[in-house]
Amino acid sequence: MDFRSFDAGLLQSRYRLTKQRAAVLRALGTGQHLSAETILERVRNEMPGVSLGTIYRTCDILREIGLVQVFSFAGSAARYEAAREKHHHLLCSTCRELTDIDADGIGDIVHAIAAREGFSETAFSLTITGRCSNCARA
Amino acid sequence: MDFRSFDAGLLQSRYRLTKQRAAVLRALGTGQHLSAETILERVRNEMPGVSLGTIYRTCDILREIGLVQVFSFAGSAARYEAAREKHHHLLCSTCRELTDIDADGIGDIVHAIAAREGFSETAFSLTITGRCSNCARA
DNA sequence: CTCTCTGCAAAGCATTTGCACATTG
DNA sequence: CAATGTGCAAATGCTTTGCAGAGAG
Repeated sequence: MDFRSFDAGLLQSRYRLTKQRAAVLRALGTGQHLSAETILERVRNEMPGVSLGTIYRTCDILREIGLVQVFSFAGSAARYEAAREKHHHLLCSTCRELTDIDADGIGDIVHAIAAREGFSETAFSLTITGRCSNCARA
Repeated sequence: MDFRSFDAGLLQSRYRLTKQRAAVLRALGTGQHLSAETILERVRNEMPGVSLGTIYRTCDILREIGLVQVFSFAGSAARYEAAREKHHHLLCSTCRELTDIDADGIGDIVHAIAAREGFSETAFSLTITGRCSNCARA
């Protein structure tokens, strides 16, 4: 994870680079699919007293800037992660487990689509829905 | 939209095909990106007295069976739509507008990935995040 | 007839927000 | 120092759930 580019992203934006925001960025480097609560725990390890509201506010800013991707599922807490190029999922509709996968080869197609639509792409994500091998067995 | 296959999907499952569920299926044929509230309105046009709880319960069943796809965004209501093969989005990180796009050509890659992972695929969706032409201009 | 579904209304929780104070650039 | 960001706690609103009666198969 390249934190300098993270910080740079914030600095280039209209937002300030505060201690709390830097800590959130660092926390996002420690795992994937993190809930706001989990991020809070990790941030508080190095900076007690940070509030959950700040985590949400920061994550939303990072999402807006394009540094973070958010995955929301009705009825459960949203998951945040640092935007990575290869970032795709299998989602089991039975047990709701989320598994990371590689999806090399679609990048070119995606860039072409974005260009065609006049859309300034910062990331893309592919989600394949169905039943995982475990649930299919049942 | 093929309602017979919708109904058949329910009948094949362990769930009963009730008036309310059929009405939800029909409502889902009338538009895209529908919130639970919108589905409720449309269902009530033909069947007053249906409750919002039933809409949620039904949509979750349909999601589990694979007839419906759900798009959730933190802080706002989930959007439901009938599962279609071509069902992909541009998501603007500034104004949060969701635009449908075609993404022909990734289907084969997706099938190959699912097969490789032993995953029983029912649908897939591609979301490209960035800034729409409107927001990029600002 | 039995098991499942529905409406209602209340509960649960993730997320947002207002405000006074602290911090950044 | 002027503008933004933060902590706290309360408010918001989407979604879920318990229950008693209704309906499907």
